[in-house]
Amino acid sequence: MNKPTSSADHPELLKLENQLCFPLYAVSRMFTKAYQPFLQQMDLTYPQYLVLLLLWEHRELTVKALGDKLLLDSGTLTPLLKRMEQKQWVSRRRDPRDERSVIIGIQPAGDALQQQACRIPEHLIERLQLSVPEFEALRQQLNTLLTRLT
Amino acid sequence: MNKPTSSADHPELLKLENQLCFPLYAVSRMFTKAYQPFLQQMDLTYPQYLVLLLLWEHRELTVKALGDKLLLDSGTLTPLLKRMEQKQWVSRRRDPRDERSVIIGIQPAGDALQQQACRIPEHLIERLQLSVPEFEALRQQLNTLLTRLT
DNA sequence: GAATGTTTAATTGTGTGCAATTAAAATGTA
DNA sequence: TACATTTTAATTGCACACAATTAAACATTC
Repeated sequence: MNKPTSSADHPELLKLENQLCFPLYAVSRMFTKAYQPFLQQMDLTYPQYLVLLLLWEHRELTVKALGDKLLLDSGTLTPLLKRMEQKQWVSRRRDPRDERSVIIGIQPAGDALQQQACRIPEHLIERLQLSVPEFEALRQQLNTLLTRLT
Repeated sequence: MNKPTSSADHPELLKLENQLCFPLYAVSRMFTKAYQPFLQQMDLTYPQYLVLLLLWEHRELTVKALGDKLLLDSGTLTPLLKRMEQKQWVSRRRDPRDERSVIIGIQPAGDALQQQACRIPEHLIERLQLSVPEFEALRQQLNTLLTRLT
């Protein structure tokens, strides 16, 4: 009974091609790569871009709020935000009303990046060749999964 | 004309919630986290699990072939495979017919992990609460995107 | 068959991700 | 007020990812 598993009795479920996890993992990374040429021009990384998307909209957010929205913890965000602070894109300061919290604010140099960034989504949509209904359907399915997984 | 962008003229396309990239990025990471409790029991990481999925099926693959299938380069794979070699899950040797290539082979200890791993997909499918048609539709859409992005 | 170009891994350096721990601040409770 | 609990960031350590470079082996061309 210790005979090694042959391809004959290899469960179909364990084949890479039948998994949902792999295309998800791979598409996510390829997506990030598709952003690269645009982000590189702005000296931005992909997660840093996500932080800016939130700060362009909300102007100020605590590290906790950023983490809740991006599903990232301080172990990831703290060093990332320190790098963004060094480049003068964001400010970091303690909340005087709750010294535990650190408030991240958008800075002028960070705001300036929006002019270039606003072109990115159209480039990506073109690259993906997805119709609007396809795009919406996929987005909703992923958001449903996200809800179930969090 | 240097007035900072207000939320009023903030393009809808630049909101995190309207992006496809973010749910993809987040779901992918949450998926990996959902595998964690099972993989942890086997002392496996998620990309190592993907390597094993391929080796259980193909028994031997070059680093190049693994990289082609997983869309990962040697900068990621070489150290990962060295760690797997240390744990006796895989073997690494040069191809005598082409000394540039390194052949990765599954070892008995790596094969043994399949007994536990074969339970993982069912656990995950249950966790996702996806019907078979939903599962298939999503998988196909992601594979289509993967093709367009590579 | 030497020169040139291509392919393949390995290496280096930077930036995430994330589990686990630490420490400070705030909150709840006796 | 004292004490325990909870919340929030920061820190530490490890494992990816990936761009860029290096070096060896192979292939091509003349």
